[in-house]
Amino acid sequence: MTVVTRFAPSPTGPLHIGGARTALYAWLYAKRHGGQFILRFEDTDRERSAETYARSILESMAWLGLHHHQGPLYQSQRMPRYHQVVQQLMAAGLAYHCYCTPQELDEMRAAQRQRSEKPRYDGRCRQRTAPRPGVPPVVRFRNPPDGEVVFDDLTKGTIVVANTELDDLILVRSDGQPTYNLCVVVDDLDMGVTHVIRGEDHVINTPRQINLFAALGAHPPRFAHVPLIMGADGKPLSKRHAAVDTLAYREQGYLPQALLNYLFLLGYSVGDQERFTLQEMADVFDLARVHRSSAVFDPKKLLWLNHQYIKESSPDLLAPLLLEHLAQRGCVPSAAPPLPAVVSIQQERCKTLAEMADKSLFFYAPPAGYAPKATERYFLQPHAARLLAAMSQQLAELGEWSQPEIARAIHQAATSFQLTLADVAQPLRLALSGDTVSPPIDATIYWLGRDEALQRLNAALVFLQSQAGGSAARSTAC
RNA sequence: GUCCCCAUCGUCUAGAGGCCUAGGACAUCACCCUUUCAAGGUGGCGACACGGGUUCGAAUCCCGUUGGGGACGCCA
Repeated sequence: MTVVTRFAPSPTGPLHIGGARTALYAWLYAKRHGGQFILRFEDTDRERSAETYARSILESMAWLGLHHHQGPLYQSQRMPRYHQVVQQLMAAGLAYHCYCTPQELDEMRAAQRQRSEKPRYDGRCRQRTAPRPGVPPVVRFRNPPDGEVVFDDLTKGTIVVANTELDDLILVRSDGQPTYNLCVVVDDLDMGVTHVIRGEDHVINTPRQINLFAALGAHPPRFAHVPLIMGADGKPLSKRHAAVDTLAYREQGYLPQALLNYLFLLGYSVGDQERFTLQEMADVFDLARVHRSSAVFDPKKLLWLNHQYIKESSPDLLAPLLLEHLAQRGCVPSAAPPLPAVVSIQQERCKTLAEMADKSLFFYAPPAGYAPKATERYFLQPHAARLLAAMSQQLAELGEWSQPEIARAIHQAATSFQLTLADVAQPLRLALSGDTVSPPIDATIYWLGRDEALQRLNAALVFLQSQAGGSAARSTAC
């Protein structure tokens, strides 16, 4: 039997990070067993579904690299089939018209709650034969009145639910639109889905769907329900805790491999192994080993993982991604240094590509100003101007423009000025980048290039001169 | 409230009755390295929710309590 799994989001929002994990697990299971992975949009709620969300979900899946073999399928395009099934159920007496109004149902539930009962449809229209004038009916499924539904959830184990706990679910709305519970069953059946892997919020739907499969004379697929993802406070993950839109992670400079790796670990483990490629995940994936309890989303560990991937990725691979993030910041590198070179000296110190872009902007644009505190500490020193001037001259006269030669010049300056290396490097950083944080100063100078480095040093010297006059002027003014 | 599910460091987890003085990772703290920031290295802090059983022996099996989550829609 060929394994067929599916991911079936409703396009009522972007791809939630929890949905992404469910999709990953479904994808892995198919991959593991050489099966098929279907992407299907459950867009039966015409009010809330939107094409833009479907596109966003598609983009998320593509970014993650979770490619589907079939689809994307849209339930909204399968209406005739659903109505055909409803006809069949009606004819067999397995479904019936219900004329209760929403208001009546509300009252019924309120009364049930008052009696400490579980609110559910009491089946009052089950025996009705005559229509109720002026009230468009819904179609309800005639759920078995007694007995119990038992199913082996592939991750949660055996689950038993009494039929008395299940009410007659609505198959078709009063406006003629079929509902989720009908469509999933028909689709999973028609599409030959063998393994339904979905969020835990669907466990209670499962026995009802199993009854529906039975009514249709079909064997249900196997089910596996994966726990939900929580925020730091133990509440379901929401925008309050972290970004929940998958694409937001791309914008923030995360690598899909890192996100996938993190999501995989959030509910699955293989001994002490922390790092997995998609292939490695697929090789070990087993639904029975998916954890049964929900996990808390920890942005810090995701960040750490992302950093690991950034550190180990090839600069050539990261360069185009860095380019995008630079472009978003209005920076379009035209001259040196080459992007891969920037990546190679930044990847060790940047946890995201966004951070890398922020910290690399100075390579392509001279500082617009100098950090005030750093200025005070490193520029407003008696020797600052002499030091910068000396460095400027040394660099200008350097025979070979290489990192070791530049380093040598810096060491010489430290010796002749009787300064520590840090006291030479910091003013240089400030002059070149506008602040005191950069990759190693020799590498920074080297990749900036001789002309650019000299220009910036000279600009800093001009600034120092203006400060000398300016601060005196200010002190008299105050 | 009713039904279903779950329970090891702050977080993700290892753990299938003796290998557990409970292991790893993130975070955190200290130190080392150091040209800033990082990275790296070394070490520290830190958990079996509680109560009963079963057993020679329980983090591991059973029951209960507590706590958490899910569901209870003409949403999916």
